[in-house]
Amino acid sequence: MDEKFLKPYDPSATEARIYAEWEESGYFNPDNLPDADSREPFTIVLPPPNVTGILHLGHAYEDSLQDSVIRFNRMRGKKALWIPGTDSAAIATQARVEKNIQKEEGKSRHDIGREELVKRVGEFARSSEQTILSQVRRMGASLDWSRYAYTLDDTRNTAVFTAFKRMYAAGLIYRGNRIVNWDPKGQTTISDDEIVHEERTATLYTFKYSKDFPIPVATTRLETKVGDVAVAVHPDDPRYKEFVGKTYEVVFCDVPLSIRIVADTEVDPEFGTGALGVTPAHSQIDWDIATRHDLPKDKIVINEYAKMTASGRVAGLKVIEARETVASWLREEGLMVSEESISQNVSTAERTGGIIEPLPKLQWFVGVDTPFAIEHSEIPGIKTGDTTTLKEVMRAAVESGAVSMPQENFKKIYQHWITNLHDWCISRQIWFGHRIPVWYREDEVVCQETAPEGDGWVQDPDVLDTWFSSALWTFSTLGWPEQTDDLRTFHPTSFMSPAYEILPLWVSRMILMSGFHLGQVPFKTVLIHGLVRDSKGQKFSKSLGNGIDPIEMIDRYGADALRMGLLGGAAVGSDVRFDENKVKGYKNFANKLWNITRYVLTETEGADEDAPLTDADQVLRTELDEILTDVTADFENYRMHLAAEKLYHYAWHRLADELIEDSKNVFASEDTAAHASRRALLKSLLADVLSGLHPFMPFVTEEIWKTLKPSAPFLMISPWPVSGSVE
RNA sequence: GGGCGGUUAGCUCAGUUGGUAGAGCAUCUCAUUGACGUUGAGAGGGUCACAGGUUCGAAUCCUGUAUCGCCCACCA
Repeated sequence: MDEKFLKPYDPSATEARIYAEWEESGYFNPDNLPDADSREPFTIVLPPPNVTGILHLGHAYEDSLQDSVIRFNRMRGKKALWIPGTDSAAIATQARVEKNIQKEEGKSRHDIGREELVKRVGEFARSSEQTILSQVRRMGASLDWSRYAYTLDDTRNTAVFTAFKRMYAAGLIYRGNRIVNWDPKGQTTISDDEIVHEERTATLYTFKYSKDFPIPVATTRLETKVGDVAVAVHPDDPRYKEFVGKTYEVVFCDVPLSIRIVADTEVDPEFGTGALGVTPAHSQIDWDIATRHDLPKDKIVINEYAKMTASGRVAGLKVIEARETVASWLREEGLMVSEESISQNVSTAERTGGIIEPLPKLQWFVGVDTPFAIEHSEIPGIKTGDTTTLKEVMRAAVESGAVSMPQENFKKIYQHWITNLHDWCISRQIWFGHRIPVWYREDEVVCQETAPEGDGWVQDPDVLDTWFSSALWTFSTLGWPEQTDDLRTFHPTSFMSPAYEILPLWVSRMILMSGFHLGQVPFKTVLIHGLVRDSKGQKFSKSLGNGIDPIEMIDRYGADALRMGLLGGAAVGSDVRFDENKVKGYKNFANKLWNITRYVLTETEGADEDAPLTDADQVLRTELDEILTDVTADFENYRMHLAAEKLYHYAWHRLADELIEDSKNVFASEDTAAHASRRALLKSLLADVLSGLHPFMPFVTEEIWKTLKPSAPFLMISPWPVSGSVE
């Protein structure tokens, strides 16, 4: 027997070596699998971690989950492909490099210039990518590294440009002046999804524009009132009916205003005074009202730095200061009716914490309700050539079951989200990322990758929202827009397992892009997983300082133990509470397998594996077959936690505690036929337990396999012990 | 404001189509140089949040309540 079995199992001496052997074997690449051509494809794309990031427990969980699924399918005889990649995470990465430059050189991005900054951010990104990639390897992830993709590499750049151009040509990408969420701190537009609402107390001021103005108005944003053009009331509100249609000239805080009274059903008569001061340029709802009533919308009183541009006493003040200035003026003039403290949700930028200032800006949008004729569609409910909208495509993909969501509740969340979806603002005012491929010269606008012929062309300065490129990920990683073999073979992908917080941000947009560009769904099954939380149920976060480094856990307990600790115990979809003790327990389990092996090897040296089983042993053999059939069904129905627990329980409490104990009696008896049968039985039970556990604990099972079955191929590509359908 | 969940043993959570409540950890008792002390055998511990309903039978299905949480949102 191999001497290593005389000592306890040592993951740190094993894992790196085994991973290197797997990589060398080439089997992570499905093209190299035995009988590759006759295998049915099974594809997962890894949700790309940030190129500058480090592995956290959320990644570790995601990697464990997907690797267990891909390994299961590989053993089931599928052409299993798991594609690795990283995301440039434009805003976060640029912000980080800018900060470094500011700190080390005292320069801002404007001092350095666009070209130089983009170069330096790009270099930083590529220089740090190996960190995250080597950490993913330590998890045991069986990713096909030969197909590694980066959102800013040449193939993906081509995909992004092509996607933009096609959607632009179809009229689905347009440029428009719209109220956007402007982050004055980050100096960029951000999408609705990047906003966090914070509850704060605010003062609701009720005031009149002037002494003879008939309607008092309530607002929390007094400073914006210098930009008002109207007061809106509900058409059925008896208090104000007589004023509708009239226009009043006032001088409000030194600023002359012309205020028209309009009737609009959006106004809630119950709130405040039932009258809304309309500031078209600085509020979405006001913008919409102004649009409906043909009011001027170009009266901008706040700039990108959240400072007042209006004339008079508020000129140049920060919005907060201006608010107080206007309030004092109202009090002095006797125009303030009341001041009331209310709690209000303030929109802040997720990344910078800046308070969002709604501003009208020329931005690029994807129109989700814009009708277009779909060139090609394999999505049920939408026929090739149909006139449809992106929203309809997104809805049909899930409603028809073409994208299946085994968890019904997430399906509801998705549909609800689609219903409330607005046009997607895709331009960002930063420099690092995919630059918008549009060029301007006076009134000419051209969409192409490089400058058109002739002088005077200027490229749009903005870059695309990082989710634009991420949304193409399932097919850009397969070489699209080229019609590659990979694209034909592996798309739609089979399985996607994102965190629930990313359902609207990413999942739905992948469905959108894949639907438009390929007429396909991006994946057949989407299994939403929960968040990994700490032992108190809190989110891991930098500010709480409760982070746990998965690499440290691997150093201490081994990757197998960490994987089991994350997957065991909690159903996919609910949050996982991380418990180091659990991981420790699974380290013990790896050692238990090690010792089972030690016993089996000692007792079965030179045994005949094909010896006939006694009736009693046949019963024990059938017992495991039934468990494995159950486990197979669990896998196929995404009940990984149950599969893992059943195998754990069988290995430890049945095979080790009972069958091995019983075997001691058998071997002590005189019955040589029983000896032979039991030897063969033990070996086959152990082999199948290892097979079953391999998707969860790839390292220790592979290591044992090598000794148990020295002439067999890698366990990683060995057949799953249950063949055929289990349904 | 709209939507979606959770509530089961001291703790963390399972419980697949309704059929006598489970695991791990923790606690307690006992055993043991035997493949493994990273061990084994055993014990205690739950009116499955609450109230109704459907059913021969409900942790599971329905209705309502409480409570905790999450997501979405242009009540100024």
